[in-house]
Amino acid sequence: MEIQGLHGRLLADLGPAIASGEIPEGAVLRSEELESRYGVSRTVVREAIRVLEAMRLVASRRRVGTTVQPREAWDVFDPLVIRWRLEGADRPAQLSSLGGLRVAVEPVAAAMAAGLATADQCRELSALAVELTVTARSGDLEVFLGHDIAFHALVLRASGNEMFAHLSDAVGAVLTGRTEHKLMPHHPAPYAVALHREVAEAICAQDPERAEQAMRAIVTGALEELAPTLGASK
Amino acid sequence: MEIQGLHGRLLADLGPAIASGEIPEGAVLRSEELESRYGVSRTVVREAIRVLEAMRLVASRRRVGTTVQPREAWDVFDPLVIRWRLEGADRPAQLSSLGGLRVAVEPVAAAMAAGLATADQCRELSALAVELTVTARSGDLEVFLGHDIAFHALVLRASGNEMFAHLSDAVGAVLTGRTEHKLMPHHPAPYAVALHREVAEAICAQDPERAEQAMRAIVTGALEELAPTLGASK
DNA sequence: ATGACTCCAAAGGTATGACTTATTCAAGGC
DNA sequence: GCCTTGAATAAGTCATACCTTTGGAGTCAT
Repeated sequence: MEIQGLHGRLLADLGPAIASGEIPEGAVLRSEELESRYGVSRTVVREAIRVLEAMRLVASRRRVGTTVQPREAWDVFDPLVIRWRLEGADRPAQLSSLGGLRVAVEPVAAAMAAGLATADQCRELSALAVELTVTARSGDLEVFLGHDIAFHALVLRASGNEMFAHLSDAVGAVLTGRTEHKLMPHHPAPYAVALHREVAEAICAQDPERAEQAMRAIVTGALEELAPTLGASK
Repeated sequence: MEIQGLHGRLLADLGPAIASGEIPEGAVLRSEELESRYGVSRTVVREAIRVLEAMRLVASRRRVGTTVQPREAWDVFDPLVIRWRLEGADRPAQLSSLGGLRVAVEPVAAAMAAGLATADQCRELSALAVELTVTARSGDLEVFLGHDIAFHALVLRASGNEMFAHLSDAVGAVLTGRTEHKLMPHHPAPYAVALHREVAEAICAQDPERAEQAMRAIVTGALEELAPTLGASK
């Protein structure tokens, strides 16, 4: 997944630094400085900057340098930007935004999936629901997390909307973050697991209403769980 | 908005060609070929390719060249990718995806805005609703479109979710596309305009439920209007 | 024929020096 | 005080040389 080459290394260093606010808005990066700082050639520096520019993290102007753009300009849907922000000081804000996005997208995705899921997807979904139930009881959070991510990714994919499908990585990141940071209970709440079963059943039964309601309960629940750890939910 | 410099010109040429499928999946671009074809230097070609690579439109490997990636790999949320796809043969699929995204996001955004909109935003929203009503009657589609875009952008911004706010460009593109291509009636449907007023009122009255319902009616209506023009909605 | 090994050429990756162009800022002229 | 002009600066572009990886042709032994 990581980008290769020297420009990739630059990117992996500058990107998080900017996304976390370590390099603040308005700061100016000069090519020559970066060359000497990282001991690489202009070629490499320029390519890294082009990528950051495509993400709208920076903008370069002649005679001025490459300036870090304000947050509002950032391409907040870029997978790398999301990851970098999750790794840094912006983590709470990013989790909150993603939580809101989940609340919006996942219920609709579940409803659409109820009309479109193939028999195979349906089987897979049911199997994952069973696995969730089992691993929730056994308390193996690692494995539980894996199945949880797979479950949500499958629903998003089964929705038939390519843009929804592309959110699965971001959703995965949120779920991972919850298990890592937040004090997830040793045994996931039984009612949440039941809701996952409900979603799977409703989709397989081609019942959009029920699928949407159950999924909405899951994601709003997750968002509320998250709120306290984010400080001012305001 | 357009990217400057020679690498920008390359990008503006290659991007749409790939996004539209004119350059098909699996096609190989060799740097040297591009250099001579566009009469530019290695530097320029490489920088353009780095950007396309960041969008996951292409991937380059040594000894092999830069190969166009399958659609599923593309970063479908990248604003440029969205625009390029809208300009080309992928237009119907892109409009459909964006329509689905609107159905998911905008109602939730409206509900959130009902709790967060400032007095100023509320005034602006009401004013836009009035403008929509007036211009709908007068039949000035150009002006109507502008206000429509501003209205939806404002709701998204007022939701307080930065990711929602960043979707306003995409939503604007969908609305513009409808006015351009589809045979929009000379006078926008009065009921749709009424729904916009309803959304504005509900948000100003801090009534999330009503705002969400009204907005949902707007976006599902728009999606259904769109369906026939997309051929097989399947 | 089949498999494994070697080696070469092709294509991207990196480094570097020279030159071009736009833009800021300040000095100088009105 | 305001406008013009010019010089300094940093990004943008080009050409070239060289490095590194790797696919595939060719070879050889089984």
